[in-house]
Amino acid sequence: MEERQISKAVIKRLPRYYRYLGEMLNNGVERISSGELSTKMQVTASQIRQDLNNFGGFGQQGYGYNVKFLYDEIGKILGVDKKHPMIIIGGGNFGHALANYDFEKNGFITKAIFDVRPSLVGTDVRGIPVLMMDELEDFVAREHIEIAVLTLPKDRVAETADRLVRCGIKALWNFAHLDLKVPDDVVVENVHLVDSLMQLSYRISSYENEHKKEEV
Amino acid sequence: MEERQISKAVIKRLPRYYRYLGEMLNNGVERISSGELSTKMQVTASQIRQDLNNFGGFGQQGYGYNVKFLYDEIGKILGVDKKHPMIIIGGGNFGHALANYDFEKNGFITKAIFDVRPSLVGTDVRGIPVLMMDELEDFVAREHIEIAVLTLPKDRVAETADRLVRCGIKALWNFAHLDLKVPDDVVVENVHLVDSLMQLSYRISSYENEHKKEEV
DNA sequence: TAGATTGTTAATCGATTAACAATC
DNA sequence: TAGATTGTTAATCGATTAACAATC
Repeated sequence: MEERQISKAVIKRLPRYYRYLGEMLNNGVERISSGELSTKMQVTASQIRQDLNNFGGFGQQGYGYNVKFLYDEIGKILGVDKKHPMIIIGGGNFGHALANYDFEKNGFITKAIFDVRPSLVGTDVRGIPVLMMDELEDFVAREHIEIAVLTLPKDRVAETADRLVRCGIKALWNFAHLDLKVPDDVVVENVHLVDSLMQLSYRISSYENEHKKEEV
Repeated sequence: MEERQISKAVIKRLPRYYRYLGEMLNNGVERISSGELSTKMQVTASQIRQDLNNFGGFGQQGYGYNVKFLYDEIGKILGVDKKHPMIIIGGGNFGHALANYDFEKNGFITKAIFDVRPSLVGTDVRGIPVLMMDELEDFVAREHIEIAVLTLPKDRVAETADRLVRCGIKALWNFAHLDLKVPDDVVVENVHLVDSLMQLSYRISSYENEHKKEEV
């Protein structure tokens, strides 16, 4: 049971490795050394080897890593080799945009969009039906939904999250600007756009401050 | 010039402090101690005090922190006390959704949406005009645009980023799944949704693996 | 075999937490 | 003044980088 806990920092880097390897694969690259990869990705070769060795020895001394093999292995680690049935809660602009996004190729399949507005009954996005919230419980159970994407108004998020948890949902991808409280066995991943924008703005100001003195 | 470099980890936490303080302010809370805040936010009081002291002594021994004062100070640090003129490049679903988002209250003012599709000429989102890409250079200069939001197809992002850099843009908020190469004086903040979703999926699998053995 | 490059241990660096003197 | 709580230094913990023996 006690596989040593992988640090968050490592997990965060995996999708980026996966992306770079995918591109190499497309370009017909067969093998890569940690050294070359480190140059491409602007990280240290040491870090790449350490990160990968958390999960097993994927390389070979004197050769490096086979791109296809490593790509697939990281895919398995990330779980993108499996299908993840998903629903979007909130049929507004953002929910719409996400429904149009091509997450399928990584295994994330959007099965429905849920909303409360009766005007949306019978509509669909790319064939993904918009359903009313009173169908939620049945649908989640029937379609074995794993992930719910929360793109609804802030004041309705908390109750909706609770409701989803009661349905047995495994994971919440939360776009609302608010920290959710859920049981330990439910995974929450936040996308706080405002936070991201604020970090951007901090970095603009801090860059300006650093360079103010130089232009006398 | 050499104000000691603030670590990325600290910057990442600031917007969250800002949000919690904003809520307290709305609820009429006047003062808060690092201890109380630590309970609310689920971080250590030590960390809060360390984080804040990177920027100055905002508190008072025996009293704690004045909520309004601290809120304003963090706002200044993040630069949300200033106006940041912004444009969105890409009038698709995502660009649309972002144009509808209420970033104004934090100082981020969307001035225009740019696209290449002639069918969008003359349209607008909440009064924000959709303009054609050939007007880009003039508009950025005239309106002193600081931030460009990149929500366009992957294959056109790199050239567009270059073009924006040549216009003298200060910051790119990049939603494309791709690492941008820009000069040192241009700030890039990435929102890689696919990466976020993959981390979510990793955590689902890893939770399942950890608990597999228990259900014999 | 010789050269290359991994896997892994050890050293360094940085971030978080604990402790406490300063002070309101 | 006594109590509370900060600001700040010191201790701990974890993550990154360097080094190198193992091995393909």
